[in-house]
Amino acid sequence: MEMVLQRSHHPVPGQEQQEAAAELSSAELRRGPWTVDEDLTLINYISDHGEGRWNALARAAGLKRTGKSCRLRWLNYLRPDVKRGNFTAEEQLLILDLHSRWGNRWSKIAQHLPGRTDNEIKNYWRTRVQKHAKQLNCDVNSKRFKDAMKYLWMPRLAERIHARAGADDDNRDYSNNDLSCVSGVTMATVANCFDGSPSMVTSSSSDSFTSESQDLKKINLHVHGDDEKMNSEDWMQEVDHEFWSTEIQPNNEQFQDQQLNGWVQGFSEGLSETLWSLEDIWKMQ
DNA sequence: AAACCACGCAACCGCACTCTA
DNA sequence: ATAGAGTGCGGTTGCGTGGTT
Repeated sequence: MEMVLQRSHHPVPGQEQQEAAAELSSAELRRGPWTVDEDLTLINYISDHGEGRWNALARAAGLKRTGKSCRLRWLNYLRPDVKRGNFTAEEQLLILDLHSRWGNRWSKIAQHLPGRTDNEIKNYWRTRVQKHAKQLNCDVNSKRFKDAMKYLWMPRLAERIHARAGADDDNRDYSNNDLSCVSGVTMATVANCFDGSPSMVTSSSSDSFTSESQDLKKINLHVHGDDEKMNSEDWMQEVDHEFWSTEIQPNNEQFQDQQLNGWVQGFSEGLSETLWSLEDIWKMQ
């Protein structure tokens, strides 16, 4: 089916488009939640004719929807490779990391999370991350909040990922999972938070936006397959080594803010040995 | 049991950019 | 060169659902 879906057809010739457009006034257009029938109609049509030319597609398929609506429904929900369910620790870490680089460039971030849509990531950010910033009484774009992410959540997520990776070491298979590979790079990135480099400690968080870092280049090389010489496993081992050869020792001097410092210390005392998730951290509030 | 509330997510909107005739 | 159609993206809205009172 996927092969079929990649085709880009022009379902309706120009004249028919105009006629169809005339037939369907805006008053007849449906809005709101999609029905099962509509979903099936869209899926069947795309499997037969391919996607693209969404306005024409909507009319040709007999859907009383705008092309935009069809496109959105397909990309965000009906596509066979859309991944459902909660974000894994790897994905959460990756989102935090990439957002720190690119800001609200959701589609760009989504490109590095296979099966996840920009909409889903955007929702995750708004509902989870921004909510937490609110609870901390600080802006999600503030240095304070970014520091909390950088020095606290991301390392904890990385720890959690690594602990799990260690637990099922025998079952690791990086060759078939882009996300695992990408998250390995993110681990390396997180490790940089603790390497004592002045730039990470003192610079404003926007500094991290200014240039593509080394590990990001690796993401691109790997994901886009430009580096034919390095296979997935070698590459993963390399970035894993980068990360775990760096000792994780959060430097509390990095937290100039007394309130945040106290908050960090508070839950550090409360949770020493458990595996962490963002949810765990939030519950500590 | 019912009313209320908060939350998460699907869907929509508006704008900007690209493509095509 | 240009206008209109198509597409992509980020922001926003509103509905369904589960929890609380």
